[in-house]
Amino acid sequence: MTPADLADAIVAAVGRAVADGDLDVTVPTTVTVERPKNPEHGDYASPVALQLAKAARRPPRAVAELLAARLAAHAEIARVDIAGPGFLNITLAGSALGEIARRVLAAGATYGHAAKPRDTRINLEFVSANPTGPVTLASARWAAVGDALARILTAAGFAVGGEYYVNDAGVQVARFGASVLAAAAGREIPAEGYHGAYVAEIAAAVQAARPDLLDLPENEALAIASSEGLSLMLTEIRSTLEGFGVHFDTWASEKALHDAGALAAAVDDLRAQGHVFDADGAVWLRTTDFGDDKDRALVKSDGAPTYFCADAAYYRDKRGRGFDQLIYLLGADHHGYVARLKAIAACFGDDPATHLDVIIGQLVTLTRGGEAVKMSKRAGTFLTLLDLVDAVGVDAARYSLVRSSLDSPLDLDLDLVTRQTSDNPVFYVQYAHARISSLLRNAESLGLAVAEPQAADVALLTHPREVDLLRALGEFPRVVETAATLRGPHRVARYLEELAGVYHRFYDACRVLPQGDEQAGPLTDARLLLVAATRVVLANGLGLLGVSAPERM
RNA sequence: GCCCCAGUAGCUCAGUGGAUAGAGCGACCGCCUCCUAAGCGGUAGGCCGUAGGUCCGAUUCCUACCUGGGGCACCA
Repeated sequence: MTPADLADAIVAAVGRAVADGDLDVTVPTTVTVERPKNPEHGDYASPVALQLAKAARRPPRAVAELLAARLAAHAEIARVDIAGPGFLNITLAGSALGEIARRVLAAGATYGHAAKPRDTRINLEFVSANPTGPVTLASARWAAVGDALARILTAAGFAVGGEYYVNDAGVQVARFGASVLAAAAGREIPAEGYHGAYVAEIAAAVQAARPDLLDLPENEALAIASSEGLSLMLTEIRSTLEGFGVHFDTWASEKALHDAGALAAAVDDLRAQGHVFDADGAVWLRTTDFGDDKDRALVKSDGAPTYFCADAAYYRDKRGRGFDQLIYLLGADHHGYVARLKAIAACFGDDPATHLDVIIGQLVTLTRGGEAVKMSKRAGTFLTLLDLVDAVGVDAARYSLVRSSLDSPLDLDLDLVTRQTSDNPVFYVQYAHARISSLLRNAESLGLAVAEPQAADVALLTHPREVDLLRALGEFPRVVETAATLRGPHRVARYLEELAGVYHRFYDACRVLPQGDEQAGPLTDARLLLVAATRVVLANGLGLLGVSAPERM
């Protein structure tokens, strides 16, 4: 019985108490079930009686007694104690906990995933860095987190479309094109242009494709330098991200929105909704109606649409493609966008609370030997995602980027990162997986296969370390669910560290395979089942983070 | 000035109102004749920024303040 099953049983007990006329409350749809730290508090604990006491107008302990009597009748519950102010401390029947291992193996790669799909289609936009340079370390966090979140939301049953918005229109692109052309011609890069060494490489590649580049009229050459350079840059960005294991279902082009007339259509739409006004020769959206601190211009007085206008058109485009909820994963430097995006949603007649979710992640700060390192894409002073991967590999890079809360700034010490390998917690988790794999290989060579799930007697798993491990395995589905709901992929990473620790302690205390002239027995089978189940959960969890689960280390 | 985020062990950080607040790293002391020691056990280390408030119960929610990071365009 998993914690989720137990929660259902408690809800049912409340329902029966109400039906019997012993309790006068509305039956909750969900109740809190915790894994107590203190083993004396049973396998699971619930404060449900404390929470219901007020509504029931009964002392918490009296409510607890009503529920305890009904819960104790459950076949899979051995004992229910009432403790402290009214906690229910629940001890499961001998085999009920062990059944978790059986269930994990039966579910395999789908253990931890939602039982049934949800009907919400989610669009998740992340990275969306300007395609005027390589993927920097500043964007790397969003790549790792966004991709993990997409996997977690998918596991939680949502239909998810991962999306990269390519800003291939506007001033920065023109500056980039001018820089590429200048580099090709051997001229000095304009001051406001891009000064990284990669610009020369792009320029050489553009010239290789268009040997006539420098003979063309300036305007034509500039257009080619822009479009060809951008296309080459984008190819590099895509391959970098693919190599990092990060997948996007859609690469959306801002230029395509312009070309399709989507911006004008969006303005018309907004005007029809009654939120557009004209002032000072410009066209404005009255975003202050929906909580923004100032109204935003859609079209400038010179007739050119603003970037904000493209944002509105893009929002409308995504919704038009059938997505029910749009998630934007943005860095804290874009926090000012939140109010505006909400206003865009509201101005289109949507409810920002349901159709929009803007996640703000704190920035990655880089230090070297304790001193801050500043990066600028334009000045060409930056480190790339590739630099990081070259230094530590994909697994360690992804893991260190995804294991901290988005609300916390992430500090990468470059001296540490390039040296650091074995003190990354990812190895602690991967090692547990490799250790299990090795153990199972040994079992196989001894002729001991993991017993058919039905065959092993899981009731034999009573050692405290075995019980700890079973309880940890039972947590996984709730961890996935919580990580999805709160948009917190780091929760999966932290859970895996916990699970790996519990496994290592089990391994230390409980011998699995027979040694010397011992014979394999029922306990061997049960422990092999438990170990195999642990490997499944470790692999599933690492998979959600896009980190490999090695068979050997 | 206004808005967002953070402040928890020496350091880096977990902890969506529950019982005695945790992990990794660092420090110190132990454990491989045996399934991978990238592991395990133990010791030391805390006014959960400060002050109020709500609650049976607050590290968690609310208010104010202090400190640090980020943001406030007819830029992109």
